[in-house]
Amino acid sequence: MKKSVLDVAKLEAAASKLRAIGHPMRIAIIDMLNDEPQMNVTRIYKGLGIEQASASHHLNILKTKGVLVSKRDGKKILYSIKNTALSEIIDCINRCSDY
Amino acid sequence: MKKSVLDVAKLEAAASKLRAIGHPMRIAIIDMLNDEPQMNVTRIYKGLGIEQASASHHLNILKTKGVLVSKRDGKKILYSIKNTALSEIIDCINRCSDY
DNA sequence: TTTATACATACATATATTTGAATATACTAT
DNA sequence: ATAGTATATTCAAATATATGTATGTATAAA
Repeated sequence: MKKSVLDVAKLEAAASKLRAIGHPMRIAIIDMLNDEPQMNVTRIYKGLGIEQASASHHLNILKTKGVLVSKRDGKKILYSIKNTALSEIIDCINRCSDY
Repeated sequence: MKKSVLDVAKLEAAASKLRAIGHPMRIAIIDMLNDEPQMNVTRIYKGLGIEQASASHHLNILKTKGVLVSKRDGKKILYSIKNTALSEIIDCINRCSDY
């Protein structure tokens, strides 16, 4: 079950997703969505105290890289975490970051 | 066991570590070290087909962010993964990246 | 102490990412 | 149709990251 062949495309995909998560604001977004599984953009950018455009940008990155999904609800767009494996990663990182 | 308070320092630390891993070459390095737990710089940069300075740079990032450790062995410097949790993360990412 | 080897560092350039301000689009209600 | 609200996009400036070339440092062997 071990792939020693270095598949460039896979490496890029994995790196890309890691970089997507690897930003304080984006981790904060994921964290918020861990507590409250669906949030709209306004709630998120006000909760984080950042510009709306900035939040939109980060949300787009997380969505593009497959971390979040979104669906429209009237005027609002609701974002949520695409899969739970992500939370596991965050937990794992948090456990590891005490070194 | 859930911390909903957003600790900026922790977020930065986690993000920083994720970004450290979030580079194809650096994932490749971790991958190599998964197969062979201790490698010197020459072996790594020749194995990856990159410049020595570039490998040294990536290794330094991984070391600084607490992902790898190094120890001298004569003329060589041996690098190894600092803890196994990282491999778990990589595995996890690999599992998740098929979306 | 000289020479060769292994690695690290410094620097410049190229490229990518982040941010805010302004603008555009989508939807709702009137 | 118009106005207001929610979100996305565009653009430019600031900052961060990556890469190659050159140079520096540490160790080993002669």
